[in-house]
Amino acid sequence: MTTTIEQPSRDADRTRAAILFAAQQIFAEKGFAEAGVRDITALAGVNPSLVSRYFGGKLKLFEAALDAALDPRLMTNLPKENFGKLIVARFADEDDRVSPLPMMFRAAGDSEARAITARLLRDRVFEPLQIWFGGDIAAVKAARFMMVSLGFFAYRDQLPLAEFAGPVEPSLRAWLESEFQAIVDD
Amino acid sequence: MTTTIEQPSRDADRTRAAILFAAQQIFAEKGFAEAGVRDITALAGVNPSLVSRYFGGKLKLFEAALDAALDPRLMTNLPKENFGKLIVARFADEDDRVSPLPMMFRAAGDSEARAITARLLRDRVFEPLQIWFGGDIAAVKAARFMMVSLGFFAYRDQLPLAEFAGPVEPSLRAWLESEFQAIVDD
DNA sequence: TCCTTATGTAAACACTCGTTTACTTACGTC
DNA sequence: GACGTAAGTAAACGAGTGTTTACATAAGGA
Repeated sequence: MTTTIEQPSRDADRTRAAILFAAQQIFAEKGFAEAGVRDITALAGVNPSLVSRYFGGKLKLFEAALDAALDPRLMTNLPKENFGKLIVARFADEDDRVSPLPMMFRAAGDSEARAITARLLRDRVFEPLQIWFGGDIAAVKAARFMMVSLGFFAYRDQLPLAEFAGPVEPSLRAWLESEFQAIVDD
Repeated sequence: MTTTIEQPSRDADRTRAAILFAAQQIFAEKGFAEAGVRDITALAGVNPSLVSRYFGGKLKLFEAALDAALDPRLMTNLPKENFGKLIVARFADEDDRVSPLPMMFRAAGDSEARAITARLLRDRVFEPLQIWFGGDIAAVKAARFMMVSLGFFAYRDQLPLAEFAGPVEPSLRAWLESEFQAIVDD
């Protein structure tokens, strides 16, 4: 006989996780303002009121979703001798993962969500990067990294030019790689 | 006797201009979504219904306000031998003018406003820059310019770090200048 | 088996916002 | 000076939103 693990039809932890997962998808796709609580809970298959009960409201849900999507190790676990090539590959090629960048850019319209974004970006990305870079100009290095990264994603996300859709143009990609490599080499 | 120019208390052109000016201020300050029609018309001192009558709605008003704020000559009228220093000075130091960048970033949350932003950015900035750069890699140069510019403004606007508030840190500024200069020199 | 509690749902609430409609008023013209 | 039209206003409309409240029900121990 096949033993199936009996799952209770009501599980708060699982419901909470389903809402958080759906929130990452919808927030990244529609942005904070246009993403409705009803959209998120419909994707999760639960009732809209559970957002308030489990997360304390839409804004807190956004904070939890963005926090879960941010992982500084995606950058700081790369070898510094090949940092440029590898970080560009990670930024430009991986589409399977929910990127936190669209979520961030499209939350810029809401002042409260923008404040949360700024805080998480500083604590979860900027500070770890600064420590990882090290040295007396670590802060400037981290700033340069943020500028190039934000510029790349803003360009891709907000300026959908036909000639730059799809894969990144080779010489542009080479320039980006050298930019990132120069940050760790300086 | 002092001759005062008699102004009629009702002037459609003046009212239209007042709404457009107020819209630039409010949109840049609050973003598209959080900027209410009532906020804009209150600043202009007119009735909210005039937005629909004179501009055809809030979205069309945003398009007109952004279009009026975009001026490619602010970049293409600079001498190429000192382009880096001068463009950074223009970006970092001028606070008196209504910058279109906050307007653009804080409209990213609304899908329709984002589409308008993308189109205007391409037609009014990217294309003129590409022509101005010239040569066979003009498109890549224009793309690099957009990335560095967007990165700088996104960093300043969305990541209000205490250590980088106020004037740009000198070595960071020098790096930005060399980045822009390299685009025209390559 | 009963009963308490956690889990989930449905519906209404309260509020905001862009827009439209009906009305008022000042200006230019005959 | 009366009148028609353009300019402006006030108020309500209608749709959408996050959240709360009241109620239903499955789970698990006594």
